[in-house]
Amino acid sequence: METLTIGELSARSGVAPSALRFYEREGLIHASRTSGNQRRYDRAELRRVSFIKIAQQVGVSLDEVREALDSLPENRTPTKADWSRLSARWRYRLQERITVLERLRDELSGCIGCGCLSLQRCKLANPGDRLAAGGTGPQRILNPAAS
Amino acid sequence: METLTIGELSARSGVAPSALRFYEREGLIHASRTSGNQRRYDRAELRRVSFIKIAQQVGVSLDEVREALDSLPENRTPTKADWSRLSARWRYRLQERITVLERLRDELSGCIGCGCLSLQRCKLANPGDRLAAGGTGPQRILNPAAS
DNA sequence: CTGCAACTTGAAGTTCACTTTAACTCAAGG
DNA sequence: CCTTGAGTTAAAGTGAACTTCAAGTTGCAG
Repeated sequence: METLTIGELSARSGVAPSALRFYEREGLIHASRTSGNQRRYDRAELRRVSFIKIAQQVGVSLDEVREALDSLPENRTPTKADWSRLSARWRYRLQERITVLERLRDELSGCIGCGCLSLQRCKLANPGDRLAAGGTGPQRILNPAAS
Repeated sequence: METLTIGELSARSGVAPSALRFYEREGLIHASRTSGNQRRYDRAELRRVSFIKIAQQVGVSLDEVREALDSLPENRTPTKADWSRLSARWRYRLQERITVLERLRDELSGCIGCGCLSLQRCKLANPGDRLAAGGTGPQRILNPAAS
């Protein structure tokens, strides 16, 4: 078994077939076809799917994942070093998020004592020191469970 | 100036007027009306909006925010103790998220060395110990910037 | 009293990451 | 050969959290 069907890749990766097809439409993964037009995945695709899953957990959008994956060499199967390089970038992102959330936690702890929540006085709701990079609008940081 | 117009509340809270109207439709905040049908906000609403903003940063959905706000006393203006009680719940949630992300970071650090990303072997992409509470599907954890 | 910024509404649009549906074809065991 | 589970497609739907639009009204400074 050199290649995987979509069902096999789905079972091994824990990603639904519909999501795998979606990823292919979005150019994140690739598949060859049988004579009957069914997808056959190279084993290396498993690692790509894996990378996508991790990136999701880190909080990276699929757009950014595509960008990262596009930076992989096209002429050869990516090496461990290639994957390490990309993962290192995510680790940095992840650390940034953690730092932001820790600051928020510490400030929230301070505010719990006073119960203020005053937009004028409370750093929390009015982060002049910009907790997140996103600027003005409200920021959705965590989506607890994909519906 | 006892009350605020929607523009004033927007300016003071940093939340767009359209979002404030949306929150009202969703039952998160309340406004009285002038004879000409324009909204006038009690100053206490500022604190509600503040609470919503913080909850967003913590990663709480509006549904849960509404639930929390509904637990506030209806017959009187909430006290600092009321707000403290609610905030304490968020702090706990926040700590949970941080713990999850820290574990992810540490595991990612371990994997960067080996570059494996193998679904069979790597805890990261195949969390039998369920990194997140959400079950099977991929989890979108962080949304870096509201588009 | 006029002009204009700020307000009002409901409905439709947006983004992300998928899932669902319908109608169909393929692959393989009995 | 036939059945059945697994695969195929395009298009539409989902849900969260809003925003945008169009068409109209209000409030207040001058």
